[in-house]
Amino acid sequence: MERLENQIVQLLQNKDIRPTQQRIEIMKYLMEHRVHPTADMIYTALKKNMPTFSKTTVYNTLKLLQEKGALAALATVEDQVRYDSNLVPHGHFKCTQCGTLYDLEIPEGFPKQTTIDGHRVFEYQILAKGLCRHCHMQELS
Amino acid sequence: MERLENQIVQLLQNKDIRPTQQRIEIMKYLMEHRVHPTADMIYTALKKNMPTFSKTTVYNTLKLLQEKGALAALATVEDQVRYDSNLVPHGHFKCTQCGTLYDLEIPEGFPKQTTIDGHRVFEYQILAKGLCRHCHMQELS
DNA sequence: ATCATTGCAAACACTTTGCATACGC
DNA sequence: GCGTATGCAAAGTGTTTGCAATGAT
Repeated sequence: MERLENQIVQLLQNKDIRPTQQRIEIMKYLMEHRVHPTADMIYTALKKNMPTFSKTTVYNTLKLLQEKGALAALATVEDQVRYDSNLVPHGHFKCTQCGTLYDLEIPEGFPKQTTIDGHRVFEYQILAKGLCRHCHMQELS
Repeated sequence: MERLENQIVQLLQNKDIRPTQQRIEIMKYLMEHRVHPTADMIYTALKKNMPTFSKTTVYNTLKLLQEKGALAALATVEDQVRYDSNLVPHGHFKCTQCGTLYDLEIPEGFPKQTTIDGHRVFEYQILAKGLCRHCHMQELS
């Protein structure tokens, strides 16, 4: 899609990021694969079509995109950092069985306050853990 | 405190964990240092009084204590896994400046529901990020 | 020509594994 | 005595760093 690539170029430029080929590809991958990939997933996928593509570039780029506010990094306990191009506030649900990381609506009634105990809060991350729909159904059968 | 050690022995036995010297010390350290230490912090601190104490034991023990439900592991993006002996549900606040990890009351109105989007939720982790009270005050002066 | 970006190789930091020794019931 | 726990050394992962080659303006 020409469309998406143009959007990405815009987005990067708006955030003062020079839109190089590699950066566009990484951003595009994240926007098209909303399963919160790890750096390694991105590398492995893109390497196929870009033979000289390097892991260093993935790490460099992810770091830059985070700093400039184009991406969010997600904390999960068990494994590596995961990345999310969806900047609309939302939570995550991690299935402890299959490892899938789902998006979650921010639960109704969640406070929007920006100060708690005197601390200034800029960002919330909500991580729920449990058994996902699919694994749960399998367990019953 | 004899008192605390006895409590720990009880706690471990209740969870089917053989209360060895090392396990008791690790648990004790976590209960007495509620700053969510990393495995390395625990190792470094306890090594002083236990010359043969090994990191492997720390990792083994933390893993066991988690599995048996005596400890919780916390996800934070920037650094290693941190551990918490406080099993009462609560959130955390991480200061992006000084790195301190504070406890947070679970905000009023946070949903207690155990099913979302068909997923069975067993556990919530809430991680707020921002500028803590102390760093904020420093910035003003 | 200059400065930023890329990518290889090597270093690093955290965690896990294999296995021999020591401990507890 | 037997099974578990411990601890050393080595291997494994994920990430970062140093630096030379390349690319863009």
